[in-house]
Amino acid sequence: MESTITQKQLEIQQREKRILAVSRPMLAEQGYHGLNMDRIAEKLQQSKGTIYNHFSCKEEIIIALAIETMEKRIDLFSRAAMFRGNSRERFQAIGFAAEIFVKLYPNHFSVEQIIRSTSIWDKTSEKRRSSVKLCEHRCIGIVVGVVLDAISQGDLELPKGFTPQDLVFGVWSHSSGAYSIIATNDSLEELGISEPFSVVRQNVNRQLDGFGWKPLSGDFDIDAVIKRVIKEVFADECR
Amino acid sequence: MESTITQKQLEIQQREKRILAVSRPMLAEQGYHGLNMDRIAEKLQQSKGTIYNHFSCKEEIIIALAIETMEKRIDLFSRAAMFRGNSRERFQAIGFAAEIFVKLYPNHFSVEQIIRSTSIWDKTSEKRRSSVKLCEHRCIGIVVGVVLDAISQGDLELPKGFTPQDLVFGVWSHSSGAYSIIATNDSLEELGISEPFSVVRQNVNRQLDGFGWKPLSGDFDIDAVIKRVIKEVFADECR
DNA sequence: CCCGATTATTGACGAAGCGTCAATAAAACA
DNA sequence: TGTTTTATTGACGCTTCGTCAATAATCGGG
Repeated sequence: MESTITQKQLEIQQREKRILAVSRPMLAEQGYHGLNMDRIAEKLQQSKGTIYNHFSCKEEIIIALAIETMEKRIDLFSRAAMFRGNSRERFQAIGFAAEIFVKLYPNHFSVEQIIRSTSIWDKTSEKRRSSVKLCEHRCIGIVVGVVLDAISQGDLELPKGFTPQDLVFGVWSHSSGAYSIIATNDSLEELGISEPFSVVRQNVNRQLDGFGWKPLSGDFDIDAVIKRVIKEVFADECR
Repeated sequence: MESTITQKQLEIQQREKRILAVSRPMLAEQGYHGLNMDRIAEKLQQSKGTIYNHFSCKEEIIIALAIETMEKRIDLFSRAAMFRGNSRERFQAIGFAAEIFVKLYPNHFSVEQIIRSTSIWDKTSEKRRSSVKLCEHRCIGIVVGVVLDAISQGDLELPKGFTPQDLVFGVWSHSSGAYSIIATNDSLEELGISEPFSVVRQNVNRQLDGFGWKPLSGDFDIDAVIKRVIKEVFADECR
């Protein structure tokens, strides 16, 4: 009986995952108000009280969903950062990891927008809030690592007073802004953006070009690098 | 009696503004849940029903608040676009207008995040939704105009297949992403970002440099341009 | 294997807040 | 001044969150 975890404890652990599994599409399809505690309980054939044993409020479920995907992102990013190539190619790999992430979890950015709203954020637990921060820090840290490598390898020289963190903040806000818009804005076509992912990729690359991060995007075959990244790092994720 | 508008109609018009004026700080300080229809009615010494005569639901108030500030942004942007200087300087002026906008309405981006959430957006009226779109289109249109001027004046040449809209999408998502993070993320310091506005400015400039938009940011005195912009365009807004 | 102690589950209930609407008051008009 | 139209009111219904006392299941020691 004692494999360090009892039958009951296992059941409880699995239920936590089931709660999130049921909640995710509910939130994705119907938004904040569509995520309904009674309906979650009903779908799981458990009472509402039991759900509240796992999550002290609805907002805790939402932030837990965000944390799940942010952890997945750390995995994608760290694998990408290990891509064998020059610093700029490794950055490219991370950019591609971000694209995969968006395609795997198309509404992560909507979810993050929800939890970051004042009255929602305030209802979440300190514990999960710091989880979110930690995930973010680690993910940004991976990118900063590549930038630092670029500098030490002589591929990149930053302006005086401008830190690697500042650069990463730039690309981070750029891409998260773009993906948020893609996720929440239904009239991109009208704005004249037909291939948003390609546009983001090109814009970010130009941003790095602007800092003189070698090799510049005109000097290497980006598509070829992406093909290699797919084959060597994300074979599983790309069919 | 007939000055095309009766006393009563005037009173009703003014009340609409008062509703928004009371709601804005409520939403800013206490978020979505803190915006309370009963409390709005109480503060205005009117019944709830009267409030509902103006706005059919809470979400309509929120989107109306967003529209108010988006209209202000159009004003700031269009004035900036008229700045006398080369294309790159005019873009700089718009960037500075964006900074002023953020400082005037520090939580506009939080508000926009709220209205763009599925279950909130769905409750707003078609009328106001298209107002939002129109404001966005016009604002982006102003920036596109400057990019087009840059091209026709020979300051900028875009890569094949890359449109002015694509470039503007890049800087737009970049800056809105950054300002959203600034508005909702309390741990920027921890991430190593001490001067977020300056960092955004530099990152966006490098992005433009990446496209070869002349003059490059190293080849002209940005601070001097900003000083001129303050004096010639935004004297009122900057004290 | 049994029985008290601990832990988990339940669902009826209270509270909060949104939005409605029939009744009432005010304004417009003739 | 009387009639019609328009505006205001606030009690009420409804939904949904989150609680908690009662009940059931599990655990652990003898």
